[in-house]
Amino acid sequence: MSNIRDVAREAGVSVATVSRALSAPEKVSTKALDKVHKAIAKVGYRPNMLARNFRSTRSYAIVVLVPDIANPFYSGVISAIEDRAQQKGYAVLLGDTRGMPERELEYIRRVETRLADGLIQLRPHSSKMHDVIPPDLASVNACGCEDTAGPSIRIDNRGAAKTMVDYLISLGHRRIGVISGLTDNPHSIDRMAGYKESLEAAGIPFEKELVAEGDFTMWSGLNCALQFCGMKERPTAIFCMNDEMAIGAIQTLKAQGLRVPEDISVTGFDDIPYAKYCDPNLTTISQPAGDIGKLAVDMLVRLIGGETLNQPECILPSEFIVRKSTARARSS
Amino acid sequence: MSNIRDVAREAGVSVATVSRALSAPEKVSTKALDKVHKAIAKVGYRPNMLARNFRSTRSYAIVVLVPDIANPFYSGVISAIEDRAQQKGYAVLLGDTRGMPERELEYIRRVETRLADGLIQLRPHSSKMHDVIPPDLASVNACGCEDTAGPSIRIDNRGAAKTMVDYLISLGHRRIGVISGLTDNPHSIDRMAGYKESLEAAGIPFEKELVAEGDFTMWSGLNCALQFCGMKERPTAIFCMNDEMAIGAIQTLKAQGLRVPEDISVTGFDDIPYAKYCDPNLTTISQPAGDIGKLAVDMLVRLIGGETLNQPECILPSEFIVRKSTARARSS
DNA sequence: TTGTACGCGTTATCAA
DNA sequence: TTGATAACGCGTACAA
Repeated sequence: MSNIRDVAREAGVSVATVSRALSAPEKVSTKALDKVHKAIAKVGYRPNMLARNFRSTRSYAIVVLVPDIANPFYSGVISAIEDRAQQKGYAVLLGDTRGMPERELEYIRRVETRLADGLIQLRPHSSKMHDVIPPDLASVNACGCEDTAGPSIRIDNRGAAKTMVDYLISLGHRRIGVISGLTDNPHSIDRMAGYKESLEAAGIPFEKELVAEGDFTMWSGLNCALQFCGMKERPTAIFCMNDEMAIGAIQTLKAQGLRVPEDISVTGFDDIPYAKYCDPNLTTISQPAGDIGKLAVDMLVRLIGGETLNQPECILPSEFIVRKSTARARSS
Repeated sequence: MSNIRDVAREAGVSVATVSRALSAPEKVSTKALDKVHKAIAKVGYRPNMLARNFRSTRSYAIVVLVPDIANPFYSGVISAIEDRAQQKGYAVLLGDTRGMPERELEYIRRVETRLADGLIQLRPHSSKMHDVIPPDLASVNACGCEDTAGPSIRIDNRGAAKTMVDYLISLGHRRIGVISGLTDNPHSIDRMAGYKESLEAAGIPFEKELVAEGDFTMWSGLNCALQFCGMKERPTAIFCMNDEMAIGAIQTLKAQGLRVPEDISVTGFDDIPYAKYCDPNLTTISQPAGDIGKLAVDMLVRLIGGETLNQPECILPSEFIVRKSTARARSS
């Protein structure tokens, strides 16, 4: 492989001139520029970015830590991150942690050892977990919760959940089941708070047996719904903490001979692409995945550049979308 | 940031000893090893991988080129790639091309400039397109077709499609519509060949008007199905070239008041997670996403190591899965 | 077993 | 505008 010296020799100039021709062409005479370009073409030179990065002590890469890339909401955010990062000259290192803390650590180590300049987390992160990340490490949480420490982007999960449950109550539902994510998951906590607030505002007592704990997978939605089907006094609506669990739940309900939404309403959260196409279309909360990803990159790049963020916690608007999976409670 | 020299000074040994202590501990006396470890802890040393990679002229990163990471089939493969790559000490650079050739080129350049050691393509690639990739570049196509040049992994798309259409014919269907991907897409070509083979074997003439061209998105499935609904003589079954288009098509059919599968059968391809949970569950072809990803990494790593593959074209088995979206043709 | 010294490809500094 | 040369942090002959 040819290096910058080969080009310099071929062009009859110094290596410094070649280097300048590439990174600051305006500082080189037209004649020299021309010679350099010809020489580059002739010897088939490609700058060694490894050396360039080494020299500049920057890798121009960012790690994206994601619990599960197969989750369509996350992959939507990642897509936006990749797009923006590419624009800004950064590569995206994919860190699919599968929820394993040791893998997370491996990736954090990658930025400590300079293989990446910063880190975007796509996992809700409460302040307690934050200790793992060294304070001087450039890092942004793109799926924050109310308790997230450090720079973060999030929606108002509590408010959105309240809006959703308020809506169900306005449809006449009083007995509203919840399919939650893991109960110690910060998103679950925020959304549960919204659920409780809504009930309280309507004067409906909170009942523990109406809460089923899932883990944000379709499979868990399937099982949790089964739990409700077995109850003597079934809920007339189910508030699911994400779309995948809602889709799984609907599957179970149908299998049990229940009609959605005529017999029971179901709501989701995230507005993944399937929410619009499943049967019935899901009433859900739309998260601005594209904006989240874009903003995360912008914030991180500033952090990498040594800036301090004037607005370290960004709360983006979410959208309440009514589709076909919800209906008036049957007057019983 | 402390470097290897700081550690050496602190430990009272030479930099060479520190270097050895990290990469070849067996060549260092226990005493020296101990001193080095203490010094590392004391000064908070982290080896600079940028420098290490530069020295070794390896980036220990691979680029994964994917047309659309939000497609669940692709994200499944990527997940497996990431897992295997991590095991083998490689990082995954995400290259979401969104079908734009210039972005693809940017990523190919990344490996030419040493920022990555090799390339995995998740796009069907016919031999014509192969020219773009320099022949000396380590590259594996993980979504190959019959026409793919160079190392590749694929399933027998033609055979799988034939199996599926054979099945529909065995159910009594004679008028079978196709929702294809873009017609110049190599996967579309292979799967269409299987469709035609099956018809021919059954003595059913091929009819051009039974083919609708989509682009592998749900949205296109939606529209293509509409096309069939408007026909005077509707097909009794639709063979979709992926699950997403099948899900979109089913949505349209239901909206038109048709029952699936009682009035019309629909089949998919890929077996994405939703195929099992949509209504009705999809009869489809399961691609071994995990094995594909794993094998792709293994092959690429060998290629990077300078080996020549004894088996450059791997054809993995696919699985035919019957669910609820297909039924006997109504005796008309 | 340990240490010295050089080279990897690039950019930045400085002098011409 | 150009060129010579010193870094950058690490690995590794080679010598001790």
